[in-house]
Amino acid sequence: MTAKEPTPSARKTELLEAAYAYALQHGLADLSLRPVAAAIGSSPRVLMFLFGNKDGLVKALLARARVDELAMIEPLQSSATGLPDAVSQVWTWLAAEEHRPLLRLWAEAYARSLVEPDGAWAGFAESTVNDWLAVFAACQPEPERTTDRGLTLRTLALATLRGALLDLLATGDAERVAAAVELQVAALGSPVES
Amino acid sequence: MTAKEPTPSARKTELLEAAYAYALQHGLADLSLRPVAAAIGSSPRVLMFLFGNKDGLVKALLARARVDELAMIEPLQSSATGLPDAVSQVWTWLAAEEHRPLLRLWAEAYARSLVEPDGAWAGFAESTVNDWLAVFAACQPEPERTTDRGLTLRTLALATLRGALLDLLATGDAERVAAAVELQVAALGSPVES
DNA sequence: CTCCTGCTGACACGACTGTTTCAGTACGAG
DNA sequence: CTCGTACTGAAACAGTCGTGTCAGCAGGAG
Repeated sequence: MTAKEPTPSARKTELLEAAYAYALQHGLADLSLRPVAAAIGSSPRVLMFLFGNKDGLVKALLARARVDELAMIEPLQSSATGLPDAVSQVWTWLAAEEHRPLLRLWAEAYARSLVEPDGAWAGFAESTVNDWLAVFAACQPEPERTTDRGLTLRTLALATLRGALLDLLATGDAERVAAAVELQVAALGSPVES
Repeated sequence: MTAKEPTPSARKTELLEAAYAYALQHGLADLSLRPVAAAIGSSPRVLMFLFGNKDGLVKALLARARVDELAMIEPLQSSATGLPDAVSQVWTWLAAEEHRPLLRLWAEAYARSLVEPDGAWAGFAESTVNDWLAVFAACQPEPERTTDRGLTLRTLALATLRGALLDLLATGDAERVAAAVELQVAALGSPVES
């Protein structure tokens, strides 16, 4: 589909990886070329040459973050035994301390794409919702998957995980939030009638 | 407690209100003094005089947004008949089209305070979590309110609403998200055992 | 050797940033 | 009237922003 760069040029991916590590620590909001270039041992000139302009760099960083995201959720499609199990597995990943910088970056990009629908952030929030809903759909058993109730169930699963993540990132209270997620997992296992 | 400004000076509140309306439309991320001053018929000089510096203005805007937030959830403490009812009432407010600018601003401030814990955004995310949890606690019946399970239930209620809000802001699919919230309301009404 | 492609350094341009300085004006209190 | 408080305008400060320009380097292909 989008065959803009068939061979991203070793140097480009190398610098992108370094810039990605920098963005994980400093955020994307007030990212500017000179500081990031200095931090990764490059220059604004080179970043412009490789990514076209700042928007190109930001887009590449967002795409790079999405790779990490997809690398986490895609294996679920075969390993999870059902929607409750998928939610449980995702939560253990979300709650891990080492993923917090990535998740903060994710939250930042998500919110920004809501406020500023144009530019480099365009469509980030919507695409990530669709990514997760599709994966959760793949985790549901066949009769349920295609029903309206199946759609509602995975929407609820996604909402709970996202909300719990926001809570965890803000308060760091892993125990309280984990208990809420576990309760939801149990409820998804034996749901009430609609 | 914080008696910094006993009489906020009519002119100050007037300009704050105008700047707040501007921020609702343009976001807080790349807010700068000259454009906002021009939009509200003022000057950077006056904003500096009244709010000290840019951080003071942003803090004032965040506090102003929080007033709107509290004005919505506080009445629940007396009107809601229980946690499920509270969730249901909050959702109808969150889902209203006219509140979307405020909620986008809220999401932006929340994410920003996660990435940049210092500065004007400091503590926004955490305080809003605590605000809501306290209100939901006040909506719970007495035996449940003080138990660990009560805390878990309102944490789950909050997470679901926040996650559903994120979904709605990104996709605009009010039907699908509303169905998920309603399912959660029903589940909170007849919850499974822990 | 030459040429060409990928990458890089140094520097300057105009625009914009938050903030400061110096100057006021309007107005109620005494 | 005089004074002090609240507010405002014009201009400039030093700094950073993204970007463009002109040059030059390495190294493989012919």
